[in-house]
Amino acid sequence: MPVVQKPDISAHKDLFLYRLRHSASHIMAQAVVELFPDVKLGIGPPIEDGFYYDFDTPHTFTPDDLARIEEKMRNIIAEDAAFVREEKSREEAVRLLQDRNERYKLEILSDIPADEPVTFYTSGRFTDLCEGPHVEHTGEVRHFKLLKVSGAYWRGVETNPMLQRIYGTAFETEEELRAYLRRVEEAEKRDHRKLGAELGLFGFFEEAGAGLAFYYPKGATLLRQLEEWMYGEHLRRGYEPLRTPHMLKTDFWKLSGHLDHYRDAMFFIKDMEGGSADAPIPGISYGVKPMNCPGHVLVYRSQTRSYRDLPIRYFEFGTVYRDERGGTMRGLLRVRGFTQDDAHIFCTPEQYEEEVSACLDFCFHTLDTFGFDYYVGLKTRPDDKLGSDEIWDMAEGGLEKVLKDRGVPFFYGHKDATFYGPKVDFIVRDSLGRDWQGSTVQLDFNLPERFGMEYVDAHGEARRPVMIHRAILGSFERFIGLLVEEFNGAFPLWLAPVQVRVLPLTDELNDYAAGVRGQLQEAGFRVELDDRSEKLGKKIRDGTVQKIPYLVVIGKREAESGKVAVRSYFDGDLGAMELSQLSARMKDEVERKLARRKD
RNA sequence: GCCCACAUAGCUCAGUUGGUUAGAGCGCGUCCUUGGUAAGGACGAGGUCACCGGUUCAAAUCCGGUUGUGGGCUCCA
Repeated sequence: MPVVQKPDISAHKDLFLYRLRHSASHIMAQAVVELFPDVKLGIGPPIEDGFYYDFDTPHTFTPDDLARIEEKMRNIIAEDAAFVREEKSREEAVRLLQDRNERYKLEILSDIPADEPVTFYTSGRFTDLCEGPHVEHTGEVRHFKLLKVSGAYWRGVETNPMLQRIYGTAFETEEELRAYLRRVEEAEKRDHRKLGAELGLFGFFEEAGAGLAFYYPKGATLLRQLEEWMYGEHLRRGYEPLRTPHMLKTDFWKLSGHLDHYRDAMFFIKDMEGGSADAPIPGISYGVKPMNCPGHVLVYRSQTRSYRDLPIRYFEFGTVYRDERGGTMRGLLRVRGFTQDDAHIFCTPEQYEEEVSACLDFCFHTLDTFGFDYYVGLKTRPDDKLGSDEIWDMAEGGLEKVLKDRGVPFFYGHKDATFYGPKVDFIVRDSLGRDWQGSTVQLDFNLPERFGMEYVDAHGEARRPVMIHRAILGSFERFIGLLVEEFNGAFPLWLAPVQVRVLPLTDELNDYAAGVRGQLQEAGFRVELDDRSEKLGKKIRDGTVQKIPYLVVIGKREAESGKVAVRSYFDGDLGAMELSQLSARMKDEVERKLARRKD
């Protein structure tokens, strides 16, 4: 199972590249200070692919400024000043920073633990409060580039002032820098938003609303394949299907805790009596579901449950709507309406470890089917939470134990859980290196309490079940987005919207080719016929650009011999073969869920 | 939600300092062509320059707002 370690940049402090980028950030800050003397400095760390520095200034940085700053940086680098580390007393440090009116740096200073030294680094005319380490001289920073400027809250806190962040990157050699920039360019080509449009998979409409995806026929076909596969995977594992409504009374969302803890992300529907989205009237207004769990709880509670019934595993491809804040949406990876492959498992306290473990297996199996790399995180209680710390201790401990028992490498995401329980998340990276949560397994002792759920144990006593929330793909939308990028639009045959396209060489062969298409359809494949009066080269090109797995050429030779000339997206020209041979090859590929990548 | 940028034909983009009938390639339609593994040719139809308001004799172009998009921040499947 390709679980990979989450990269931890601060673990590489002594690596030359880390120091190089840290130093580049420093040099950039010096350049900015010299060009814009009134800036106040925030923080400027190295990051995975480069570095940034945050500045507070009334001036708004433009792309032209970036060029000027780069120029200035080159001058500083040419001076080849040494980076000099200097420890200072706190009093001295405060005085120095106060003199320069560096309010953000003062804040950082006051947060440095008393037993740690306060260090400054000076290179030439520029001195900065900094932990280091740096390279020896500014002259070592040769191959760098400033990339973009954006806003960033001071310390990442929304209520703090917004600073301007300049991003850049630096490498040891010019070749590495160029290779990196090329890599980014390549990655942009596999952006699912771009490929989604080019391959006719999905789209968004300004008139419909942000974050509301429309699947076009090819996208809907792909979606359908995923759904059918996942449906079967659930049945096989002892899950039972459910179908629950898209909206429930606001009162019920109050009971579930969503009204108090999740309200900002919910859409409310105006009722007949004049309530509104802003002022839902308890008892008579409705909330569109942002989660499926409360609905599943109702089904659980619809009859008396015995310990003999447990575990009960309900699943639903449930479409939910969340009022994500404007500016957070990103193609299919972050939308307002999405369908989760959601399930809720109700079990006894004795059963949940095994159930969680089975869920993890389900996740591994699913992600491994596509060959994704992913890392696993344990997310713990947030500040705004439901229930007591004792309950959270139990739930967090439970998940941690399963992960450790199984030897799954994982990291901790502190305060990152949802309001009702801790969770194990599976994180997949998109083509541009951004992390997205896919699978999630959440252990919940709170909602069973809140909803007064029970089962009857062997002694006839009423007991509280444990609830596990889990999604394997996460959501179909996000998963498809990641899938597009992972495969660069060239999907495994079993998922490909069009599996094979028939290309008659001339118009005279259109009827015969239509017959071939019919036979392939009969054999259960998704087929298209390209009967335009275009030359073969053109049809091959169009089919290849559309990343169709198999192209079947029908010329006079084929029509006479009853064979087909096959061209594979991955293997090129395969020559002539019987239709039955092609059919067998494709069937095998579908059954094995073969997942190839071109590069 | 916040900072910055952007919005011209179905798609990718031109459109000089505000000044006649807003252009190109791809795609689409008609016709010609019937060509053996990555783009055959001709003609043609497509645009209230995202939307609303303002400045001006005159706005795709300047200003304000709205919606949407992109890059980040924050937040989250």
